[in-house]
Amino acid sequence: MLALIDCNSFYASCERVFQPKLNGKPVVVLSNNDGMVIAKSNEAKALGLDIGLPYFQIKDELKKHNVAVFSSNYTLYGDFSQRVVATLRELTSDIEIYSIDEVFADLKGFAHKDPLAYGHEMRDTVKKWTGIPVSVGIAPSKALTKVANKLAKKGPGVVVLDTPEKIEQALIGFPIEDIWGIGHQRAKMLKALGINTAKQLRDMPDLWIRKKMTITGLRLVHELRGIPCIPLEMQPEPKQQIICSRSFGYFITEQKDMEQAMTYYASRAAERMRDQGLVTSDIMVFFETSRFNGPFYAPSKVMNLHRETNYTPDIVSATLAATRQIFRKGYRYRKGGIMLLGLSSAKERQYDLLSLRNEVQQESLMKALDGVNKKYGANSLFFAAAGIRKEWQMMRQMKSPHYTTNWQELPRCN
DNA sequence: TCTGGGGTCCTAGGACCC
DNA sequence: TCTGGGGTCCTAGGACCC
Repeated sequence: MLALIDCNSFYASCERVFQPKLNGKPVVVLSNNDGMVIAKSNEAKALGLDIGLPYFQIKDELKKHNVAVFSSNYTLYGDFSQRVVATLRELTSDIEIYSIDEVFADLKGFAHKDPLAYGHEMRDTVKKWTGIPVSVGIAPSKALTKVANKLAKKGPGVVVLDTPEKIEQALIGFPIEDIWGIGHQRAKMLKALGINTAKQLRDMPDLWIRKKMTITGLRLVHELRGIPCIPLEMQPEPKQQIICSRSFGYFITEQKDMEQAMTYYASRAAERMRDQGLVTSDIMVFFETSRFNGPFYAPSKVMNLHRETNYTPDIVSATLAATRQIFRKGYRYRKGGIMLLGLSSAKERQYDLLSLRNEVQQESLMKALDGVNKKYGANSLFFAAAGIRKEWQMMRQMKSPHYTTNWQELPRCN
């Protein structure tokens, strides 16, 4: 049996821990530039407020209903998330951290316990130790724990689906669009074919599912039948890509400002990369004009750090070079960012570099080291594992006119 | 010049998740 | 005036090789 422990209205609950007077009151949390709603309490939901609504459109209504409004504070939510995980680890060691507010747990070591009672124990302990209310769904597969959890959120707090009868009963009335893995497009397609409930989907033939919904859909359907196909991942896999992007909050029209913004993203992404012990081979730089204002312009450039440059530059230099290449005067840019691709472990990469046999490669590596060293000082090459710490120092000390740790303090350009 | 199967690698794009 | 910021997996199609 598996359990899914999911925090209720997570961001709103975090804010409420410090302001208990908001319990029972509507609360919403806003995205980065206070752009839109990204979390809401049940009371806010009852007022018809939902995720995705632009703040400027509902500002007056929020005031009218006395809704508590918060700007997002990810540091706080991350901290609470860790506390919830730490609490659950006290109860069971086999867990997968699925998202900032969800944890899967393997209950196979607890077969002697009544699952319902154990679910309540988890729920009560988390609430007591962290102040965060959670719901618990218990079932044989991940997809079914998702179903159980959704039902638990409607009131009981804990729902156990451990017999074919209970599962059947749960799936009969379960709307297709609420299934984990069925999004907007699939729900539309299935409904058009007369499939409206989880039970109907579960009972479709394998070949049909495979054809209409690919292998992912087939896995999902098997999960609904109680056959686990999506394993618990207790050791997180290393990241395949790292993205750092933001909406600007105002329009960027000058290349200089774009370079400053991109420099900021590049250093943040590189910082995260180093924290995870990774190095990168490609950087994608992208920015776009407003998509809510007619057609939008979304240039992007992928730079391979070996192929496209004569030397291996640091992430910031490569980002700046790409930015200059795709920036177009005359556009009003609204959003931008960078993505690190082709990530691999710094350790492995170090062996790679040491084992370069090809003379041309070795020569270009030497040239790279030389070029970057002249520019930024010894060992600042980010790509060699040995240079990673140096690069970090370089970022701090760099006197580049494009470098700022807080580009958002830049004067508005229009 | 035409014919052909099969394999791998890469990329773009779609769909989904929180 | 003002509309989030992360991620993953899968497929199709093209290039290239034997």
